[in-house]
Amino acid sequence: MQYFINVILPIPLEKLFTYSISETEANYLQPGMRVAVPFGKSKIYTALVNEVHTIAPTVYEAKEIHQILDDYPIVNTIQLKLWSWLAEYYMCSIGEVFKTAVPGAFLLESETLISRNNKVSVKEGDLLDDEYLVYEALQHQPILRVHEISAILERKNVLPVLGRLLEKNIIDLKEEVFEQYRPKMVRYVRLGKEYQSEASLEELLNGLNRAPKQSQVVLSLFQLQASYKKPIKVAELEKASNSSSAVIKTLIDKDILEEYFIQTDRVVYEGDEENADLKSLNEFQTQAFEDIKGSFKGNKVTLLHGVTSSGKTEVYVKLIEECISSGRQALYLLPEIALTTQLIARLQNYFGEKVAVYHSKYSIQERVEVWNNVLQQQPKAQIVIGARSALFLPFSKLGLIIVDEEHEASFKQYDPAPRYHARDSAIVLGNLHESNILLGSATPSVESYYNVSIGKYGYASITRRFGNVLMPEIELVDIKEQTRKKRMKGHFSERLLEEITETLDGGEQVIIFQNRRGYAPIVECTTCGHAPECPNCDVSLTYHQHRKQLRCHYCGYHMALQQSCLACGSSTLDTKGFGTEQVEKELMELFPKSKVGRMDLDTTRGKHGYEKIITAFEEQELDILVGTQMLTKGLDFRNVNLVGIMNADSLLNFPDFRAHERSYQLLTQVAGRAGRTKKRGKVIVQTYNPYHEILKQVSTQDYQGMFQEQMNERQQYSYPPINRLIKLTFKHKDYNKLNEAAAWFAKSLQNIFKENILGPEYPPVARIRNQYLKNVMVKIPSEQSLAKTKNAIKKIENSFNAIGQYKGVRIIYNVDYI
DNA sequence: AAGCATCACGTC
DNA sequence: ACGTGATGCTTA
Repeated sequence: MQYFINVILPIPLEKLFTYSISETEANYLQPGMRVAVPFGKSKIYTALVNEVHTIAPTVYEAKEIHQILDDYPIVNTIQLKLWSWLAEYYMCSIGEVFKTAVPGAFLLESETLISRNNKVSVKEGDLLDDEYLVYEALQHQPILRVHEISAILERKNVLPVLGRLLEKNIIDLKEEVFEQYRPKMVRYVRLGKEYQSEASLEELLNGLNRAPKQSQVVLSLFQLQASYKKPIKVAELEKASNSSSAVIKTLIDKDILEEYFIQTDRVVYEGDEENADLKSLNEFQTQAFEDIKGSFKGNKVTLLHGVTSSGKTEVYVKLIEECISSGRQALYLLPEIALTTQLIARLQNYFGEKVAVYHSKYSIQERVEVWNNVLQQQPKAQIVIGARSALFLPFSKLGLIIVDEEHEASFKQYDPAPRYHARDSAIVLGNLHESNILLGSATPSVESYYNVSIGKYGYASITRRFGNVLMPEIELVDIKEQTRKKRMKGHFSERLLEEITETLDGGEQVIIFQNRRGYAPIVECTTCGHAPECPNCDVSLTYHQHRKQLRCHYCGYHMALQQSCLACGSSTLDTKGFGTEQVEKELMELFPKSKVGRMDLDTTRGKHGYEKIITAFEEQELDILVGTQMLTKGLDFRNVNLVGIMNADSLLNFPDFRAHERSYQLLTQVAGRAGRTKKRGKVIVQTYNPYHEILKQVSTQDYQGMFQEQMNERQQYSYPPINRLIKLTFKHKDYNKLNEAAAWFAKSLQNIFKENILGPEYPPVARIRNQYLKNVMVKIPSEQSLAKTKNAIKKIENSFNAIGQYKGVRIIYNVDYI
């Protein structure tokens, strides 16, 4: 009997690949285990076993696997089901899902190793200079890697040299895979065996009387051991004895100390031993809690609609508590930027070390540890709090999934595939586990609220802020009028400045929101009108003052700011529009005595980027914080009493059918940062159009009104949530080829779907990184089958790929485009 | 996706 | 004739 496995490879190919295995391997291998397999001419990839079987492929000879990488499945069957659903629904390959789903460290890649072939004697004179260098290096080191050879030869492409050496039989090549995950080993020390008794210790100390540092170390170690009965880390000893690692090393070399290693978790909870008791719920929270539980009884996904600062987290905590006490796991999903230390610390206070955290700022090593803890159902991973990728952890018995800030667009992955929505995928995952699902938001997405309105989702709400603090008072300021009367100072209206002054005088803090980073999005010559543009993308370059640079926000291209116009040489350059940098600068000039901070992509890079700024603001080292939409997500500042929105119009005028919904959500969320604890907060919204319906709805907190109006509009133009939407993006560096290809595809779609095809149209930025872009929208009416529609699209794609002149045009599918 | 073969084009 | 970059094809 011959045995085979079908495996998933982490590449964008539709099919599974078949490899042959021995009978022993067949008895050992299970779906969900990793194997290393040869793929292509030389590479070895990490593949995931999908099925073990005995059906030999007919049209090719299956290769043998290279090696088995796991002792047990690292992916369970529920996950594999979720992956298939994701691949099918979001129109991508299962390999792409595999690649996104597992921590990077699980995907090993092979590396070419170069060694000396000793069977042939070498005449050194026959070798070229670079060949000789490699030959000589191999005399000192028996095995070299390709990048080491690159370093020796001081160039990148070393393959020709290696090819020649291989031909002359001087070297051998071998492919090897390496496990990327290394358990973290911590170094500990203890006294050497001979010195365990007190007498010998005394003798030892006498012997060291001419080495005061060393005897200090020995004494300290002795004290540490006496006081704490636990293994002593080298680092601890170094600190306690106030000595250097060199001194400790000498003692280890002399066998006076003995070093040893213990494997430790990278992710540890360092909190207070006793957990804080959960604050008891107020009457509104209790009502919501009961409503949610009632709704769960009917197995319904439930939406918790609670105004900002209403204490939704406490309700979540109660639900999580019930879930884990019934022995099941709980998953708490949040948008990346809302995963702050504030919130994690709060949960750890309640649940201690039962909480595991999982998001993109974790290193790949840390992610492997969380993965393994969840897989082995460790007590320290009963509750997982994470960003959208936490959805892919190997849960075996989820009882509750919470998707907080459910309306957030960042739950949808934009690039690369799978372009999945974490909220919707979480619902599918929850159904696979038969788990409860709770969506939470102060400003629910129109989609979710619609699902409530048709009875598909259950509903619970909290309409009061915690502690009965009033909702902030929202004031709209007409800056058109103010500009006309020349009453503006920079970009600030008199009203906003008055309020800032008053708030600062009262010892309270201010948040200023401007949804654009940099200093100014356009630098323009006032003489000829020329504005520098990105050479790779169709956008003007944004001026960043602190680095005196012009930068492209799409491809990262940057150049120094020119003193004079590049087109006409005139030195009359001016800026148009404004970003956070400019707001910050103006504030510094207007309020010289106050400390101003800025929070945007430019100031929050790095692992602890936003941590620092948030902490500084929290501890009131800053009086005013200027920022982009990063400010809106679940931050809880106690002392903020004023929120200023510099320009609401840039949000409202965005060319997208969701612009109004989004503006409502963003403005309401930013406003929610004001007055969270004691007195009523104030929000000033500057706009050119104070009569805009959305602004009225925001200021009167009329969610219902917003929802109704949006529903009417979307019904009229056949947009979601009533219809579905698939966006097709065509991409190519040749402008004409792209246009023809997109037009052909759109025509083929129109033949089937008629008026439900929009485009092709250029997106607002029609070229990015030298690739031209064009979009086609497919609207799918509620009664039309989604699966059939996708099949039709795939069919058209097949015909499309057969047309020679369209070769190389890439198609990107975005299902449920946001 | 990525290695590799193939082809067109340019240089010595 | 040979090196180089773009393009297309295959992967089990």
